[in-house]
Amino acid sequence: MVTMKEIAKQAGVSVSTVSLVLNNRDEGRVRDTVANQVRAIASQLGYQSNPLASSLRTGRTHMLGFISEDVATTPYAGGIILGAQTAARQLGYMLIVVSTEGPQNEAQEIEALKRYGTDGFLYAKMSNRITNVPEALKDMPLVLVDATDEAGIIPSVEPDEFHIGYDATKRLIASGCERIAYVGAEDPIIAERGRLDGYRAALAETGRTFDEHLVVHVGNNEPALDAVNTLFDSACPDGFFCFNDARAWYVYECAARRGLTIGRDISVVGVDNHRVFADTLVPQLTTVELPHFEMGYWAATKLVSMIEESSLADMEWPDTTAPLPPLNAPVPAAIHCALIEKDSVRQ
Amino acid sequence: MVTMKEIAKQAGVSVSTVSLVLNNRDEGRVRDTVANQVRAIASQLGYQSNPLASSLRTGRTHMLGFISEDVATTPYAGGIILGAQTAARQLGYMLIVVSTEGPQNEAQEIEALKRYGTDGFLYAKMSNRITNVPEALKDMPLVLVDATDEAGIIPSVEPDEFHIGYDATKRLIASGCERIAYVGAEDPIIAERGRLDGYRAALAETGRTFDEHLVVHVGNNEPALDAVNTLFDSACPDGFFCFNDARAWYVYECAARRGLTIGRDISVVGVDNHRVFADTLVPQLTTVELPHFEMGYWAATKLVSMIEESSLADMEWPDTTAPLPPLNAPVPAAIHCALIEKDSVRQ
DNA sequence: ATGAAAGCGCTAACAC
DNA sequence: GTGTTAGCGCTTTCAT
Repeated sequence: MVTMKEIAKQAGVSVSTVSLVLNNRDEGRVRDTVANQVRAIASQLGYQSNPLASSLRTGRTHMLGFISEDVATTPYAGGIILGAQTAARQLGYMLIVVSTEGPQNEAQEIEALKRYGTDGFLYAKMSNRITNVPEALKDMPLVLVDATDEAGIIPSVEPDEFHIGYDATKRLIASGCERIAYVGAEDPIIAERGRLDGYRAALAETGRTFDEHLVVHVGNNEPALDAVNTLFDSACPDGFFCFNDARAWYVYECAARRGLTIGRDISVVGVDNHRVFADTLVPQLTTVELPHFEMGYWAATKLVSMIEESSLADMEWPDTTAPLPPLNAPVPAAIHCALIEKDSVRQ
Repeated sequence: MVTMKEIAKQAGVSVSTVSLVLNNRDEGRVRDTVANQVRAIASQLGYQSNPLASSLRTGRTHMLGFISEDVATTPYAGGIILGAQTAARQLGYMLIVVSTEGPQNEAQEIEALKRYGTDGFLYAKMSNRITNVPEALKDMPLVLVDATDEAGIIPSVEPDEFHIGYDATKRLIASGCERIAYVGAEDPIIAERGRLDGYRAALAETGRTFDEHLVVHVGNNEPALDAVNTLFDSACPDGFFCFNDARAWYVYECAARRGLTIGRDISVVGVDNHRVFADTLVPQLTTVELPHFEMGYWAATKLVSMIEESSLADMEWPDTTAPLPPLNAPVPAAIHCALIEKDSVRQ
């Protein structure tokens, strides 16, 4: 492994000079000819800085911790992680993902990450739950991903549920549906509220009146199927906006029983859950994908900006209303939802 | 952050002594009374070693790299990662997971991990594919997970496909099935061969003759459904061993069309893919789960043993034939497959 | 049995 | 402008 010492020797200068040059702190401190020579030798030798060694002096490891208990269970975690990792890499950071099981294990893992000197933390809780943030994280740079803290004080990146509902409903309207149902979730989770509002807004905007008979809130269980069955019979919808693919599944099942074909007799839009449905089994099912990659990407970007205390002004922050532009990874065409960034009073 | 220096000061000894004691290298070198006092002060002060600082001297960071391109796309990745992380933590290591996209990105990520001084690598490729191991990994301690290298030289941990097929088929036999079909995969992937062999072995063992009309190899697509349809009509199976849940799905669909109920008229065992089927939608579907957690766990254990060059003799290596005992995480009851560890000539 | 000293690779004051 | 010096926290000879 090639060190600054070697470069210094070859260039006939001191290590300090090499350090200055390689950290781009040489403006007006090191002669250009010397600086260039150092750079030349460095690249020729294939010099790679040793981040661990510098961390000893600077107190910055350029490592970010990513904490979540859903990594092992949720397929989405991958998208968020990939986004966060992409941003981290671009900014010169290393992302360390840790999946936890229960509070005491979580504390232990955070402890371990702190020992390794991570500069800050991403704390993710899939599907935007209100979250008790672990004490051990509160004194560190911290950004929540797909989660909200009780007090609403910590910076977070969340999907814009309103736009998801709005967009999905508008699509159904655009495809000619007259009686659009909303098959929502049972629990009063954050997403539910926003999506319903978006659904109503889209209806209102196109001069339709909200009809509560077209709305059901179901769990992920047996009674759900009955409820959707009843919905079919009592309200005769021709379009369905479903909270997720699992809910969309019930619609599919009920339609099949009635000999209705999705995409011809009725239209269905679901928000992604287990994408396998839409991908392989029910290709007629349209999904609105949650911007997992983007959430991770922006959360990591925000975190680094906090760590480096650079002003947020020069961050290209995502437009909260417009569809996101593709970042560096390919973004599925179906993404039509935006991010909101609930900025906070810094503690 | 409390350092050895502080402990040394409080104990009235030198840092070297503290280092000796805290690394358990004090046998016959440090007086017991002193050693005990040092330990007492250390724990009282809540001393935590700084792994980065020691790495500077020892060249060991106690960090393991986990490389895979499937993290973002496959739900299984989580299980493997969790297993690897659990083992790493127990052995005093930190797991750094990196998901890659394409070979050049992969090389870049490996490069980054090396700069951070990872002691060794886990290289995962879900569903046991034959793999070209990146050059950059070949000079490092390396264990493959759910993958095999072309030359069969690198240590790997893979599911025992034979036992999966054998076990699944035996279950169908035990539940009274007479005509057991195998709905396999189309591609000649490693798993396919082993599972088919297991299927045949189970049949042979119970005095049944192998009937090739009961076997189909299908993709994950439209024609698959037709093939399974034909299988139903031509061979009249009463039991199905399916390569994965997606294949099991076709069976479910065909059964539904014929008014057959799974669990009563026919029996189905699938190997897990998208577990959602068995969990929520088709509860009658029995799944054999792949030992993702265990694979990650043992792979990390093996890797550490290589890094520390401890003899493999004193490792509790898993029995390759018996069902795995539960490790530290809860293991689903459905696990009935074993791990094989293809040990290799060290380069 | 213990401590002094050197050094891992790098950064940061401070001389000159 | 550049080199010298000191030191981050820890390990490791090598004296004593």
